[in-house]
Amino acid sequence: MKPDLKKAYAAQASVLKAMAHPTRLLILNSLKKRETCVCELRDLVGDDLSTVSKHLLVLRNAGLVAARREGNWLHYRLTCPCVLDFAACLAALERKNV
Amino acid sequence: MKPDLKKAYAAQASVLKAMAHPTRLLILNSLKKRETCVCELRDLVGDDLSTVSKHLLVLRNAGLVAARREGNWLHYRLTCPCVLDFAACLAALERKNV
DNA sequence: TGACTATTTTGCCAAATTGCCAAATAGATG
DNA sequence: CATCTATTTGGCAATTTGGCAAAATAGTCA
Repeated sequence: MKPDLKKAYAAQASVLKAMAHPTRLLILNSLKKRETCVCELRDLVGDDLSTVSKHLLVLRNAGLVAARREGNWLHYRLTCPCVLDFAACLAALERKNV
Repeated sequence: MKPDLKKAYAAQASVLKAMAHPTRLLILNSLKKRETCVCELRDLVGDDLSTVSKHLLVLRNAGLVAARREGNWLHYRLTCPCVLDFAACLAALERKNV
């Protein structure tokens, strides 16, 4: 395999990997509607706050979300809402496999 | 979080997880062109044959590929080529983040 | 300054993933 | 049957991930 091709696939894989967690998908879909602060996401997710924060770090490192500070609150938002268009295809795939 | 919603995200996440590996993305993209036997994929990937086989198992379990036997050869093919349409969005995201 | 709130970081541990090698399996062919 | 080829499976070590709890940080407000 050509090294530049390998690098391209590795970059794509790292984004997919960041998305490949139920909690992070929930967060992404929630952010699709509107930007949200961490504590609100914790209520939605139900995990420990530090756990939610780690998931957000993963999403930030992948470039999928960004934060905006307003006083004590950090408001997270999707940077590229198109990543969720993929969900339709996945849902179709799942219906097919049932 | 509602349990049925949680289940839906878990299912989506498992498909994303199956895709979230450079070698498996390479395999998927290669299969987009035509169905291919395992030994040919090993030459493309460059890993041990057993490693390639395990990657194919992951893709099969996710319902992304299926195999057709012809003599000794197993020909793998994509079950849902649409999963790769997503690559365009990811590539756009990466250009944005450079 | 100190107290308070929102969030992140660190440490820890169990569980999952990855990739190689060796052994096992499935089908073809003599 | 034995043998050959294509592929899968099992076992193992190294690495990564996920989640909680405690400590640290960042900003607000009195």
